[in-house]
Amino acid sequence: MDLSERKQKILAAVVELHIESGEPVGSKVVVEKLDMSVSSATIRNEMSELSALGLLEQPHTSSGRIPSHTGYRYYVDHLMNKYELNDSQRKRINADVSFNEGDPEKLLEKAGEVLADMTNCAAVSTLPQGESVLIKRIEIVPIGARTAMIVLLTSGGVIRSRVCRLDFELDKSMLEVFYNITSASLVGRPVCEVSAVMLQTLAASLGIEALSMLPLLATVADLARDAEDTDIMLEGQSNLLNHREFSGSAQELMEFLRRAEPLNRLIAASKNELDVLIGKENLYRQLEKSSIILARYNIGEKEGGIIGLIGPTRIDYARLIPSVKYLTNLVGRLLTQALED
Amino acid sequence: MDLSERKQKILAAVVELHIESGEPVGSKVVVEKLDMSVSSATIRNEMSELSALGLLEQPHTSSGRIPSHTGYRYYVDHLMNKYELNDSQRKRINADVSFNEGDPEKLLEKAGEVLADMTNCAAVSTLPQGESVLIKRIEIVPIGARTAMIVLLTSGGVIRSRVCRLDFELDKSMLEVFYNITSASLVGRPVCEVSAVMLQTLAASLGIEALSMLPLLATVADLARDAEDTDIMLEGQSNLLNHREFSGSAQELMEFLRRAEPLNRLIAASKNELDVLIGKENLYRQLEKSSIILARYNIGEKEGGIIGLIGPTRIDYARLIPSVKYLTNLVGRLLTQALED
DNA sequence: GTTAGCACTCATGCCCATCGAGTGCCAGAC
DNA sequence: GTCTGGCACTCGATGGGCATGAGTGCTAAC
Repeated sequence: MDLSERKQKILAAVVELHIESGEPVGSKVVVEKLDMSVSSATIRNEMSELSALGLLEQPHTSSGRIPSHTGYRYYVDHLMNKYELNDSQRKRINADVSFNEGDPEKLLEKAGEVLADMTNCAAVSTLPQGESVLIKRIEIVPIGARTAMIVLLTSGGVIRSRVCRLDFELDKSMLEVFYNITSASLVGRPVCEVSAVMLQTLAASLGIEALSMLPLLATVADLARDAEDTDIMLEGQSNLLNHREFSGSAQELMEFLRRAEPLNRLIAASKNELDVLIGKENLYRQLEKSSIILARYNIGEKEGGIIGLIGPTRIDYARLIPSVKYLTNLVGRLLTQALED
Repeated sequence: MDLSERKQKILAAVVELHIESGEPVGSKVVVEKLDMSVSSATIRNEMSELSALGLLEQPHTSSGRIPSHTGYRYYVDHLMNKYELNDSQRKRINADVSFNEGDPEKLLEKAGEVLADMTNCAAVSTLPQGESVLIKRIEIVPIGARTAMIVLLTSGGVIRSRVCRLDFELDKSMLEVFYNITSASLVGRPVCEVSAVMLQTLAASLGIEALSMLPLLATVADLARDAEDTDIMLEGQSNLLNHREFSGSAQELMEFLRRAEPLNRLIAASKNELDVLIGKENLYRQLEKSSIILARYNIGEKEGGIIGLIGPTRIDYARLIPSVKYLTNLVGRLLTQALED
């Protein structure tokens, strides 16, 4: 879509004024903001044309305009001046987000919390995932005579454990067999390669001895699935209640965010370094009043997980996009340092 | 407080009618509900006296009565007929809450979820805690040349891990030293006994050799603290939005619930098998419109953690208290089975 | 102690008038 | 052809006035 320079300026002004005030924007305030040497009537005509192009909308005849999702899109793609974070903001983030806890899960949770606080939106974050995540170690810990806990540790620093009940007594030699099997065949492989089927063929190839290992190996498969599928961390949901655009539908939105799969799909669909999804661009009806900013962090050269935020369409893209970017870079740097030397 | 039988009946009727409808209760509906052979005027006089006693309140002169928190308290303590769960409800719970996942954390999360769904309130749950939780095992896993992950496993089935960075290279002998120290002095002791101070004296008693162990032991102390302090799981927060009594203050309440320490204090203060805290009985201003039901589950003979729910004061105590109790019993049974043989 | 009756209170809903922000459009100016 | 001032019109928001109805408190009589 090609717009005259003046139309672009007006569209940007409408978007920014609306983001600021939350109210529909009239021609008069636009004139004030731009102090172009034209009258409000001229602006009105231009705005009317922008409406015809689908970039602006009118809540009711004869009230000001608000940007449509295509309007926001045009703004984000072509008009927006990004505001980089200033020093004090950076300092605050750096102070709050660190790897002191030594647990990637906590780091990402904290990152989400900080982002949610900074932006007054809900934040999501996920652990590193994908092919780069290897099985680092598998442990078996006897808990009772017939109960064992299996622990799986990944190169991403993620740990998962499960209790496994057996219908026979565990003895030392079995532990050793288990240990040998797993260290020979599983440790070092990508988590996502381990599946129930793969473990069954593994057991079969080992003959009768391994038969009793089946329940244990099944548990390992469960753990691998668990460690692999993105456990999405959601922070600052309650911030969404602050936005009047959600006043009616907040409950529905929060209910939606609580369910994991739709979010998972959204995240899986986002393959770029940074994605912005605005309003109706989201495939889910429940998100049609929301915008989502998702960014990916890397660990070393490898793809890590994502950090993102969810708010109303009326969010300050120019400030929030750089914030999300800064945070993903920081998290990537911290995790790289901690996990890759 | 001594009430005539008739006053008791009237109070119970007002509480129950208000729980049902959410509206202030007038003398006429009370007459209908009780079909006593007295007129509404008589009931009015009695209700007026119940108001004077502080058991009922009037939102404004000349509207019906609603129970005060002392009114609810009297009802819960003396008047309420508990409704036990019926078979289909039990079946539903039993089907949803199981130890299949093999992870106590997931079990308790699921229990909270089920409770929140059943009751349309927010649910909290905590892992087993207290003196009964012992250190089962401590592992050290080298991740890089100067990075190790330490894993702590408790008898409650809880696992915690942290990455620990060192300013020297790890070698096999150090791992062994660490292993020997921890298995001799820490494994088998209650988690809550392990503190930073305790580990420092331990290191000191071991002489120079143990000096290099200090950062590792510090990490162990962190892990122990982590495993000990109740990580409260909160489910179904968004249910709170369904209740009109929270329509204005939902955000504040959710913000409050997000912060961990106040909840922790509430839980720590509840030492009984079952506690019901009604409205202003809660010390926190943010909870003065809420009621809390907390129940404790046991693992074997030992104290476990808690499961509870948070809703408006206007909740159906007679039904919800048994639900919470049933769920705690179930969780206790499942965890006992899984962890104690 | 109980009741019928009555005056009184308040929240609620509805109607209606008013107000004001903002638009659309037209006729005339540049 | 583009811009502008002016004007009629739309529509939501605000607020007063009024009727309604649920419910109370009180009193006098049973």
